[in-house]
Amino acid sequence: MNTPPEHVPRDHTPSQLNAPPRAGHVAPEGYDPGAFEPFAVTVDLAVFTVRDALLHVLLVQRGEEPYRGRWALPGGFLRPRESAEAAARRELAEETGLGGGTAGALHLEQLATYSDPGRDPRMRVVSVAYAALVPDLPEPRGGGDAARAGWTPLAQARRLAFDHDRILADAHDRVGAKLEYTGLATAFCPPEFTLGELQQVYETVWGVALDRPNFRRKVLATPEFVTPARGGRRRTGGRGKPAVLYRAGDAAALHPPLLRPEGPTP
Amino acid sequence: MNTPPEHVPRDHTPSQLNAPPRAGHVAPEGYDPGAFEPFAVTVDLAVFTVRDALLHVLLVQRGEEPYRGRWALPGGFLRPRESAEAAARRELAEETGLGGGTAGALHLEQLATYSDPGRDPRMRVVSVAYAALVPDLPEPRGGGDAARAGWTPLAQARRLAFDHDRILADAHDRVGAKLEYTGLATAFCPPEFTLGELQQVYETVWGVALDRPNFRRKVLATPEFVTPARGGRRRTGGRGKPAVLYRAGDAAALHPPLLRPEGPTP
DNA sequence: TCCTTAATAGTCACCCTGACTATAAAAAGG
DNA sequence: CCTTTTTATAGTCAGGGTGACTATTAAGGA
Repeated sequence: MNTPPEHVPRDHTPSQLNAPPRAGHVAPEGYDPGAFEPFAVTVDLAVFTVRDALLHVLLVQRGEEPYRGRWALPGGFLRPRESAEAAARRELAEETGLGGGTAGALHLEQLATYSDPGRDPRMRVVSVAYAALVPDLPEPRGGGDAARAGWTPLAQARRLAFDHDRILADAHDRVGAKLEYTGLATAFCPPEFTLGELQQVYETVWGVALDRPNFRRKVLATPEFVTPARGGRRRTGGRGKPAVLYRAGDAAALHPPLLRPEGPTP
Repeated sequence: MNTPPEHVPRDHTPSQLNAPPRAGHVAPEGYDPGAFEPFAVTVDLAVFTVRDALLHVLLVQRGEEPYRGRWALPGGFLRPRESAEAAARRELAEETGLGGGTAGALHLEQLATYSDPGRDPRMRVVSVAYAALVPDLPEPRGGGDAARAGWTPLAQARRLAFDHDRILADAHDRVGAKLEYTGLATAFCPPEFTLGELQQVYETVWGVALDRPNFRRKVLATPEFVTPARGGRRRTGGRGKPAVLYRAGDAAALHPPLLRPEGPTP
């Protein structure tokens, strides 16, 4: 039923096999023609958002074997003339239902590439993983076919298909670390946001509570991290003093960094 | 002469084409069979070492077109049942001439994956880049065939083949950043080293001078960063008071980090 | 022995940070 | 309208890490 297809036999593509070995790539002793074995290349996306003070990740439910019915990270194959980042952006637009223009502006970060043989039981697949941070919460359209898609609290995103548990864990680690020394947190926020909302991002991703006055002092002291929005203030749902609105600044790196409390995450 | 081989036509590998689409991968509207187009996958290595207070990188000279005669990062194709990290470690052992056992212990870090179509004029190649940090300076054997290999000061590693200039720049950035918040710098040092040698690593990679007493205070205050070696002291070539020897500790992350002076690297 | 060189020890002020406390501003309830 | 509640914002204070320096120790060479 689902025997993994054999790798393409060598003689299927003579023109490719006759191509000179690539790159500086001093042919190692015992140069192996099988080195040209073709691989399938995919992208996998860990799309995060903050909702209800909980970190959510976008998952899709598989409609076919293997792992039928299991949840998985969205993703797909690279097209022949498409870079991995372009593929990731295309998939992101497709899965979230956001327009290409909107999706093109989202923060996308390449995480790592997963290449263990056997990570896909059917064939040799090398996957480039990306993390994406999106602000608001447009409930995703189901992708158009049988598979479902939806935001899942990170704590409930368990037992995913393939090696996606590990990819997701790596993605979470990376995002948490990047919040410390980059202005990335603003990517989780809408164009105009309050410092309370920004603090919520940190607290949600790190899973710790931060002191509000100290957080505000630190953020405002970092040049170009946030800039006041002309809009003024926003009432955060009703009661209380409305908070001033800010916009993301130009600071890519935070100096000094905004370190999370406690020790490392062992 | 060197026309890039055509991509494998679709009907060459029907078994592969009939395989169900992988992963969560809701088939996008207009699912494209060409998505299964095979890619070649390689690894490229940026192998760094510190020599004579200068950061050096291992380069190999290309013996064939394209880019014949140009310098390039070492690397090579993934074998059919080999992960990217295994391939990188194998290439590292081959290019440096180190034994597999030694090379297996070296620090290897996955950097990023480069997948622009056209990055290799001949065919579609996706390359997983790794950075490696090696301590001493075994002059590499030439790889066994026509191509030469050797350590090159980073400043002179210009106009490399393919997109290796960019890969090398990314690698340097990443290594510099990782020195700040990890104990990675010890990977550049031999098993036993002095604090002066460790400081030399930071100064060389960052290109800045550090205050020696402050550096020593910081390093020794960080738990598990370095531990005293039983050996005692080493005379650093002759004159002066011999320095105490240390070994790398177990600290993976530095808390708080050892931030480099000045602002970010714009 | 004196001088040079390099490692190590120690000092001091500043700034960042964590932990708090106090005030201001708006909405809800009586 | 006044009070209460809630949340944003301002201010205080002590401790610790850091940058900039100075002093001491320990070796080799003239």
